[in-house]
Amino acid sequence: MGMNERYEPQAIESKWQSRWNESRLFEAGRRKGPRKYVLEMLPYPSGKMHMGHVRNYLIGDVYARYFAMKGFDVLHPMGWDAFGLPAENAAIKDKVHPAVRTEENIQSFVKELKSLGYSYDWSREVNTSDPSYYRWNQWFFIQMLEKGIVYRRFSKVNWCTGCLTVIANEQVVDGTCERCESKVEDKEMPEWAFRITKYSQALLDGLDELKEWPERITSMQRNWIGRSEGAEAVFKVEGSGQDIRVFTTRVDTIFGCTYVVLAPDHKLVASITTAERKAEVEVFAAEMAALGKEARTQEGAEKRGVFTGAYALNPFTGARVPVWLANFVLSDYGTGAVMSVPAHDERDFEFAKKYALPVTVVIQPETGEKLSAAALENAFTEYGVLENSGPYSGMKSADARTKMAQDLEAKGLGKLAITWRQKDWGFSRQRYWGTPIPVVYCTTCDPDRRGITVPLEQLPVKLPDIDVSEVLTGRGDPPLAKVPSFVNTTCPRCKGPARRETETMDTFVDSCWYYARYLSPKDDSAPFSPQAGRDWLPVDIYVGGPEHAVMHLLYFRFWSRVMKELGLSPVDEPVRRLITQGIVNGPDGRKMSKRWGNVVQPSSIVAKYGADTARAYVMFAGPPERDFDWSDDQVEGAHRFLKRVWVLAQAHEACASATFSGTYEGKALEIRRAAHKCCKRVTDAIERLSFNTAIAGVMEYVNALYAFEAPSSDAEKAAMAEAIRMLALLLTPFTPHLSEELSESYGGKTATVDQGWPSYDPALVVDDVLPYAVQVNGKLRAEIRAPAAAGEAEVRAIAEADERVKANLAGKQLKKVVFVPKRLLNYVVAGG
RNA sequence: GGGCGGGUGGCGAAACUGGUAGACGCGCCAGACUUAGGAUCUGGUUCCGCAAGGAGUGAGGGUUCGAGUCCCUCCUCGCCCACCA
Repeated sequence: MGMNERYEPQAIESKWQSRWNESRLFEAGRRKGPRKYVLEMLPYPSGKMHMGHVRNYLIGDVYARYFAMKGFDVLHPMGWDAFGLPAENAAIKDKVHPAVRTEENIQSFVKELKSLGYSYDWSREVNTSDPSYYRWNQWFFIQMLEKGIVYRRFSKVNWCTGCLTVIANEQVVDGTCERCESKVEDKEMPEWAFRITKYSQALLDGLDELKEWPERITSMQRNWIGRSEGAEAVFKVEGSGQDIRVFTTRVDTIFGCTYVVLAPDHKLVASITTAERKAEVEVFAAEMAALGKEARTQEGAEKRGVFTGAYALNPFTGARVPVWLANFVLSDYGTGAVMSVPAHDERDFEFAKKYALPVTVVIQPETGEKLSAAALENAFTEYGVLENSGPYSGMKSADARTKMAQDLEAKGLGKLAITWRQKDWGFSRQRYWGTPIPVVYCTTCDPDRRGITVPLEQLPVKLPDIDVSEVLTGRGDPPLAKVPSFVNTTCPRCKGPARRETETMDTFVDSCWYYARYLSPKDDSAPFSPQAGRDWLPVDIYVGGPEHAVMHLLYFRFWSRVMKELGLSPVDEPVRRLITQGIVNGPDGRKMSKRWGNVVQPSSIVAKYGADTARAYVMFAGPPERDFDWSDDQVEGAHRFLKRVWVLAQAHEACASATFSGTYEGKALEIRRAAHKCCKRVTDAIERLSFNTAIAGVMEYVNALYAFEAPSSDAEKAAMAEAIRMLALLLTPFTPHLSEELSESYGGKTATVDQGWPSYDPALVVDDVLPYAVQVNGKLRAEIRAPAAAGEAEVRAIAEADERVKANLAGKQLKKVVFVPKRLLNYVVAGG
């Protein structure tokens, strides 16, 4: 055996990678301990892996290896979020089939992942664009349709008048299409949606259980779900029998309502507008529709509105207030109508000033300050005490809110109401590269076009092969509608001619349940085995970017509940502990991007320094959750450290066969102490997610081992050999290849992950003599050393013998002494 | 505007529950070995000061024997959301 003169990472890394591969070292089920499921967000296989991926997977990999060493049966899988827009857009541009491009990218990803030595169980690889995967999306769709969780609705979409197709919000720039610069309009189109709002409360409540999720993620979800408690109130439209329902969180201000505003596309607009106002209202509504929701509700946009000519009646006072339309009121939040109280709402105030609408103060601050409508320069939006509010005058806002809502309900003119910011999830896309929605339309059996689901035994509905240049044009009908062999089918009911649904599913569907598919990736009777679900779920550690805080991470929590209802999964919450890693920026502190020319390719680092250096550097650079800027110098430093480890191990290789069974003392004992202290430090650091300090601990340890002269006695040799073996094991999660090489040359017979995580002897990690800080009035005046077992009296005696302490206490009156065992002594004195 | 994070040497960062601020690494300085070294090893390195000593964790206040850590006010950077009624 024997270690080479020089540290040559490329040679040892490929050697160990193939050994791990051949021995199937990382396949789940190999170890018999309790289970641990470590997962990283599956990547969308774009061109090349970037540093963000490297870091993401390293965090998972460190844990996977650590837990494996601790004897857990670890599941650590990897797969591909292979459907999606970029591949389809690239296809439109380059005429390469998305499947081809995606497959190339996957190959390149696999190669890079393997070169970094990640401990994946490749036997469970999942590809979401494979029919054996997406057939289960279709299966879920059908189950959920039957349970009423999937439904069809009409919804506004961005319609490009040039491409004659639906485009995404991001593609709309200033109301025009990013690609062809034609006008984009709102258009009502049918779409499929998940009734995720049925789960809003459950998803909100579930957040309280997620104690091991970062606060900022749960708080973002809380915001996104956006529960708001308030009241609904009915304003009857004068002389029309129509009701305007408004939602408000501040029903306590209702006596100050001086007008009511509807969204421009509110369904009552046409029926309540008076004849003389009709022309103007129609122009306004049409203009708003043409502008699109994005543009018209942009922050900072001027408030604009138009009077409908209609009047509505305040449910409490019967007061007659005008009904307006305004650009800033949204038809899909609350009831699409608001009561305006300019004295107590910023937007209403601004609007009222512009259109000279009256302002009535009905809340006075509790500070005693007196507001008057005439003198008001800004809306007073805080809680206070009611006035000019009939029987409620004198009540506090909080109390009035409840009481007034109850009274509305009693009168049949409203109720307590809860509104959610979260909307149902529209998931159909007019795209090719996604899961086909398993529905057919038959004019005979289904004249209303509600859709007939494809029978389960006919799944999967596969994506047809296509001529890319004809089908993927980015314009006109949805791509699948251009493929007659796909569209034309037979009705499952009447066997007559029928047409298939040509829309595909949002790719967020794919990532809703992939983690469960890893449990039984080849199962063709179910999405996954419920038994495996009971064995492995929930995922113990999930690692990914915080950019998924509210889409993916909310959708898959929703899906998890659905899977539980379907009897597939035992858990509500899919993930116990979530880790969100920070961004790796370029050396210039800017986001890595081709535009700035500051991209560092993982492959180039591996080629130059080896995977272990890349791994050590990325883990050492800072805490996982924080962003950091790439630093070539620090990479050099990490590499230097690994070379030092190599040289150290090589220098003492002769010790590998040493044995000793007596009592360690002197230098040999010091070596053992250093090893065991390091073990404790690294173990604690990994448990606290502090990988950078874990590595710092090993660095200190290596420095300490360098300081020991050549071991001469058997005891010293044996201690040194033990120390190097310890080093190899402690580094295994971070630099596994180097560790294997070290371990092997020191007599290791198995892979380091199979050697177990080292334990330390508690007796060896405590010192006999400890440093104490001696303070006078909180200022450090001396440092002394005292036996670990010493009590206050003994430490004081040592301290008071110190010249500096004596000098600082001389002539002062001692008031008190604070003694903190094992740390410090503080003399509190007066005078001088 | 709302929510959530940060702000500590020349730089990346440590300091787990209030207890010697700056571990570890980078950079820099000095020395050693060297034909040479941008290789390696050893030592030094918060700032001011020759020193004794003093100052110091974005700013200001407070609690405490003692505050980077807790409380209040403010400044600043980043991310997410945002005319949400």
